[in-house]
Amino acid sequence: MDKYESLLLKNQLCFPTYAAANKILRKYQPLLEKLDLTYTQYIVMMVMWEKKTVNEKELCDSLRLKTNTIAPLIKRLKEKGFIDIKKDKDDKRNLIISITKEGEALKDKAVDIPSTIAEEFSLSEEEAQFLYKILYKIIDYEKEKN
Amino acid sequence: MDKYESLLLKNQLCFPTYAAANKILRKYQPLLEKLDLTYTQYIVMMVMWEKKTVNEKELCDSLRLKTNTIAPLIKRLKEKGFIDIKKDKDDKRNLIISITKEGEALKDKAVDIPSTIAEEFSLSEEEAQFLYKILYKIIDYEKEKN
DNA sequence: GATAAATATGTCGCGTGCGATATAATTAAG
DNA sequence: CTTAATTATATCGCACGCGACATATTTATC
Repeated sequence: MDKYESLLLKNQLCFPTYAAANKILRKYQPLLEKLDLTYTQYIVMMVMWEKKTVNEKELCDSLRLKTNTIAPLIKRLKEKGFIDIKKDKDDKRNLIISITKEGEALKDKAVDIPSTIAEEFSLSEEEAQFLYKILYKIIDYEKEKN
Repeated sequence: MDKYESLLLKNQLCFPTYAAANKILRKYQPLLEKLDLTYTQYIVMMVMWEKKTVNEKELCDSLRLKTNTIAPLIKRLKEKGFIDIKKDKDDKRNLIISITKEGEALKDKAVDIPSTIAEEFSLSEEEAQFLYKILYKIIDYEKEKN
């Protein structure tokens, strides 16, 4: 057993996670083009469809992204008319982000996307649930430290 | 059951895959900084440590990336002195990428990274293998079409 | 052997995603 | 009540990662 064995691409978990994420993104792009959304904009809208109103911090926490990714992103979504952004009167540090009628309307156009994607990869229910569980273990591990 | 149920962030596999990949990347960054590599540059070097010499196409296939990502990337790795790039004499379309002494030397600095990362996420052997299998199913599904 | 198709690589513009850093507003500490 | 610490957001520069498109070289077809 070579001491460099662990450095082989095929022996690392980081790479398939990275490559699978890229592949999934590529599958979404042609579907999302019809909604005039990028993938990241889409997951922001998913939060908005669920919560209706959030502040930027909640959005960052939900999506595990930083303000330097979210800030320009919501600006673009505002320009597209899918969300409104305003300052909180009570705590002027807070940014209140709320969904617009146009944003709500998008939801109907998006409703078939999850099943279309799921079909693409044909994972069994068991595989999907196991994958889900492990990935969230990675995502939320040591959340307090990161 | 709401017809929009599937649009919830927590019911989608795409999101945890995406978020886990981001999280893993963030874990690598401080370790790779010491080698003067980004994560993508690191996986290129992993291929180079294994193969010594490749052309750009093999690199793209190995990493599931496109030439518009790889081309500028290998330019930077060449500037850093870790790889050499030259045209193939026999087929002038081909780009021959080979590892340098400096690139080989990096391998010793990198050898502890995989175990450091693995410890971070503390997955069991069984979880790791299952995750591996499913992710590669996603990555290589319909490879001929994409 | 001219022309078309295929192959390998390169460039452009855009939208992330990050660390580092800055700013403004609020809260805590003395 | 002032100063320090905390919190929420914003900006900068860099490196991806992609689709779209362009170019050069080789191979296939007639």
